[in-house]
Amino acid sequence: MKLSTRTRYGIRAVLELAENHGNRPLQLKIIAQRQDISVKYLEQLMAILKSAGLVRSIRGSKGGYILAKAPGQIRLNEVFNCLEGPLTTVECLEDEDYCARTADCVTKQLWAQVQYAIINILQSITLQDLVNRTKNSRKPDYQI
Amino acid sequence: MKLSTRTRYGIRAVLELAENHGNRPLQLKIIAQRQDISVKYLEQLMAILKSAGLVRSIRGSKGGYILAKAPGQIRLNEVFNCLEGPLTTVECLEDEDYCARTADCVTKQLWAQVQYAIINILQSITLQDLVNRTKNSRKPDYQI
DNA sequence: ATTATTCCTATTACATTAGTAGTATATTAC
DNA sequence: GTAATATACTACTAATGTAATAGGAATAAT
Repeated sequence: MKLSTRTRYGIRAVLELAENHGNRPLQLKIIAQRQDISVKYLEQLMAILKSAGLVRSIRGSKGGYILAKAPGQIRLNEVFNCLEGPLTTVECLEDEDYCARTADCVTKQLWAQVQYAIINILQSITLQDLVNRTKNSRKPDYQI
Repeated sequence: MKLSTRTRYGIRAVLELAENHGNRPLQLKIIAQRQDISVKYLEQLMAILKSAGLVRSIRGSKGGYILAKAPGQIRLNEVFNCLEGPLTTVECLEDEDYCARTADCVTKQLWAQVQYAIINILQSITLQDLVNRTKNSRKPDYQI
């Protein structure tokens, strides 16, 4: 139950874009430097985010990436879903016919509960929220 | 972010033991039949659970497995931890030196929040709770 | 002894992840 | 219109982890 680097890197990259919001496009080269990720790998992650409609690319010289929406309009579960894949802790939550026990399966209900809790957190946080947290990181505005 | 079969099978197996609590040891053969898991694979899972002190084994004829504690005394996070590995969504939550950003890393705080939510749910549920849920599965005693 | 069961170790097939590499294409600057 | 700068696309590879399968050893009951 570890996060893939895809997701971790991806969120960090998108966070860079959020901090850059309103300015000129940000190049992968810059993100790669700041976040210590290879440009080539970042390209692939951005391709995923782009096809999901979360970021926009500007090609050519002075090009780069920008967010497709304002940071306050992008919820973390959107980013998470397209990088980590749809958060399906167990198959049977998606596919009713996956197993015969499905009707009264108590473990299924359990995993649904866990999954819901995760989605709930990610849905409640926007990129803007994360940017704000960064700004006053000495004095966090939330409570774990 | 999928659960391993290790964890899914393991929880189902342990749940069988919970339902059998108070009776004679339950054989893997039986669990395997009921849960449609190979005996050989179950053996490995039980070895993990055994070394974690969650179950006890009785060897030889009429042997089998029993829970090491009453079902009400075993919380799901105990089972989960030893099967899925310690729930570490990201390395830096365990290892402070893992990355230089650790001090004011906002994504780290995010993953900590997610991790805590999961652990919190698993900690609040015992095997006995699951057994009870099974009994009145037509009319669940909880709300997702 | 025979049978039933767990115990231990090795092996295998497969999928995924994380990353590298090379070339093509678009845009800007001069 | 050429050079420089970026993204776009596709293929490949190495390492890792997962989900088993297999064979035989040890132990206990009858």
